[in-house]
Amino acid sequence: MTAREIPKAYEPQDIERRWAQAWFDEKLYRADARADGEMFSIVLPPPNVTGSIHIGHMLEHTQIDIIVRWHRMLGFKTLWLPGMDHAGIATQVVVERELAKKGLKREQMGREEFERRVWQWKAESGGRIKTQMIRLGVSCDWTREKFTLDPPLYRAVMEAFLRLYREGLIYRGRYMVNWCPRCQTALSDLETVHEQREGKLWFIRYPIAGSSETITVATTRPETMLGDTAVAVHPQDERYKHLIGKMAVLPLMSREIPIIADDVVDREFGTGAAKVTPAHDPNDFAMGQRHKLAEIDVMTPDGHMNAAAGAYAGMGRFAAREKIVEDLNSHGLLERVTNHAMSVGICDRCKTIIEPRLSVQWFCKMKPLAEPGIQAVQDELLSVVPENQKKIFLDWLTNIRDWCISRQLWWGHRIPIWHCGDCGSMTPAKDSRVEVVNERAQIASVPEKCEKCGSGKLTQDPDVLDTWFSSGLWPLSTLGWPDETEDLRTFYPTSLLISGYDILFFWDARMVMLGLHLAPGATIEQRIPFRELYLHAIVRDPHGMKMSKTRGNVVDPLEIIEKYGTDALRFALTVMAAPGTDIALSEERILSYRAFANKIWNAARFLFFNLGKIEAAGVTLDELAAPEIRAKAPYATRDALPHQWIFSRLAAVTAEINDALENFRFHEAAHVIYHFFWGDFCDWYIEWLKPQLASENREDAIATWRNLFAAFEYALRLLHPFMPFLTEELWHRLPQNAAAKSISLQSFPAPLDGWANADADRGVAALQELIIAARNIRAELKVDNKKKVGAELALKSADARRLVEANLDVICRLGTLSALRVRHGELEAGEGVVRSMPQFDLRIQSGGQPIDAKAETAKLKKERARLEKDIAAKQQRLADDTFRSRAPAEIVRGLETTLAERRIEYQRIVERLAQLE
RNA sequence: GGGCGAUUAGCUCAGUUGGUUAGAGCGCUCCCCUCACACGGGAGAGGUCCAAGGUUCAAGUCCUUGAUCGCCCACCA
Repeated sequence: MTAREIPKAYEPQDIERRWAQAWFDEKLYRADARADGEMFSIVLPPPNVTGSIHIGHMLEHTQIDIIVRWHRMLGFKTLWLPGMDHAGIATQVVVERELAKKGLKREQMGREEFERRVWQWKAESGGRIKTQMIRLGVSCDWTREKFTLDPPLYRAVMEAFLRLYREGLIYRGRYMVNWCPRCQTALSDLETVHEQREGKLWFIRYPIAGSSETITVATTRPETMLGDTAVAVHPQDERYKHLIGKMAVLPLMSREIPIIADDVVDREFGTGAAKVTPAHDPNDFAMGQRHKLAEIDVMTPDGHMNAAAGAYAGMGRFAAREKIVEDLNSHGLLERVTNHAMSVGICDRCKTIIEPRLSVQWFCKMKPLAEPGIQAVQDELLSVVPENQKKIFLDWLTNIRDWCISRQLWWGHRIPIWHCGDCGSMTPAKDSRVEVVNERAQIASVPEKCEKCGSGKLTQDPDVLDTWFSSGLWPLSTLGWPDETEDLRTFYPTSLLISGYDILFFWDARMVMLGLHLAPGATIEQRIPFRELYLHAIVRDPHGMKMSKTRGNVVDPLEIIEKYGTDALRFALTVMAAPGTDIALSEERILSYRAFANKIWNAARFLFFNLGKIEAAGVTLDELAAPEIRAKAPYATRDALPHQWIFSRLAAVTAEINDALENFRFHEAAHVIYHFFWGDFCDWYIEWLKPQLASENREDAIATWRNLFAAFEYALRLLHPFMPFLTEELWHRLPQNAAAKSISLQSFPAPLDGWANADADRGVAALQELIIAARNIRAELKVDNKKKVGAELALKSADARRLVEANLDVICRLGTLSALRVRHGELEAGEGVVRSMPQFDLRIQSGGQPIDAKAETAKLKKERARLEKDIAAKQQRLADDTFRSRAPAEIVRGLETTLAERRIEYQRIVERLAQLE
């Protein structure tokens, strides 16, 4: 009995904590590679170990969890593989900040000590994330949890690097890269974000050598002029043609630099003459290559001017800018300054303005890797949802550029290449084997001597790999690649990837390219890392702003969970997650789904409460919880209609949910189950059955109860992927499930043949319409809620008659009517308010309540006007021969019937109005 | 400079292939603490679907143009 004494309000906190822990402790979601059945596998986009999980993860995890629980219940051999990402630069930046608070710098403590600190951070952050995820109830297989720096994954990264290196797809070279002076590392193009900023354009006069003439160039970064090695003009530019080949004198440096002609110079921009700084601008670098210009780097890695900057050496780059402008001005070489909107490259991680910088880096050739990816997408071997993202994906793959994969960081996978101190050539590790030193993975096969000159003076390349290089291998590395493990054979390619569209290029595309290149298998189908890609929306704050720590608008999911419960938050996120549009999360929304959880809780409470009563009446729980309860419903009862109807609804709702989830239409699925539970099940089905639950007819009561329980249990399973905790808790309280392990291991419910019942659907719809009309009139007449009033009903068909006669009790009870006089055909004249419906005419007696004739008249007139307009429009439609000939017959017929009905309604309103006046 | 998305009720948003009276949640109005639930029940009000053209028998839905807002990509000094 205690199981049935349940609190009046649903308090999710303890229940959720308990189940979350139980699922974890029991390793409930461990996947068995050897199990039977079709496979469904998915990898978790590994959260960065930079801090903790935010609401965006929550959305992602909820969607994945819904899909995963659904598949598991559908009988798939299901694996959801979790893990975390070391997140190279992101984590390093966070830890550096932490250290800075204590006045510490990584340079002072050295590489080893710094790494130790980061590992410490990783332990805390990773632990926090795992705790959060467990609390969120994600049904992943924690026994397979992975981290990108785990030895086996480290090895996978080494293996991938070495293979690509040997194939010539990874190369090292001196190129212009995005350089963050704060992080002091190269960044990829993707890690450099561009911000539109109001800047200035400085027009600077460069004197022509041996002449009094000057040439004016325009620049947004005057400090780079110290490294100028040419001035460029367009070859066809008449203004400057005579200067081509002459020398200009670089102001402040007194260096002579050539005036060259190059097509890339835009005659329209500025003065049409450009200063050329090959060491500090990508365009200029390319130009420098073409014209064999010197490359003068005038800055240090941390963004200060270096010795090459002459008098400005040692100054910060922006201070130098100011000073240079000032000096130019005092020399009369500053022609003018204009405002200039421009896009500035920013370090994605620390928001410092990046500096294009010439440096030696490692790159990955992308064209050959992208091509199979393009083919996979074009041939639909990888399907992309939503569809419009496919084009974005293809465009990016098509216009791809080489990827700078080296980072001058300390946190990450060290590049397995050794440089010779004697001849300078490179020697790779012999193989990808990894050893563990101080609990940390590092490459094991250190080469002993230089491949080229045999020297023993080898030092390992100090750089680490871009963090996305290792994430790009995630589906492979987490399943054991390069070994052909059982997991890899069983679960690769994974079935699906769910990720945010904001990391489509960073991660999804890299996985596709690396997977297709490295995975075993002869065909694209065998090598593709996932067969389907669903890109979810981004969660924003209530004002539509992207959540970020710097904006201070991040929401901690655990806070919300403590307030409203995980299920409520999950459901809110699900309902709002229509594909394609971003989500603005507000607490009100979550509140209404907490109410939903509470509603279901109370429906259950009602069932349990009555269970006690029926037990007291001598019916045993065994009788109610008969094993066939799920298979045979609905049981025959005296009043069959509500049961036929609710099971028909269940059949429909199941199909709708399956269909919606099939197409990642999470919001639709959530809406369907919400309205079923609240509307159909609680408002109608339970209300309908209330008297029958205590029926004196024992057999009948038992059958009714069985149906109610079966429907409820079925609905709980339908709801489970969306609200796992609530459903788990209630499901266990059902007598027949007391000893079962988990609802999540049960089958996703499927309707039986014969449940769909159009007659029952139509019948209940008509009765609902009738009851609502009665309530409506009562409300209008302001009849006291408890007071029953008399009513008359005219039936328009034999069907209507049967329906009403069989359900008089329900109509009266739910419509709060004292008696219902039923007649066939027309309603007799009498006192009260009349409503017309397709099947019935209903009059509710005012029961002594004075009828507000004015209000009634106004309402009827409004209705009459609406009908007049509607009827006119329909008549016109039907009078149109082109409509009749071109529209499908069923549309025409439908319109005709509706028109006929409207006319009758209209007629009654006219009559009623005449009465009132 | 390209590309994409949004614009529907007071607010936040649904609306798959064009088809009869455009929906939800919250908010609002009225009546109810009726023995599952006030995180509740019942009834209601509220929309020229951004604008202008067009296609069609029929447009919130398709096409064109424009407006406003937002996002992504791109080496305009």
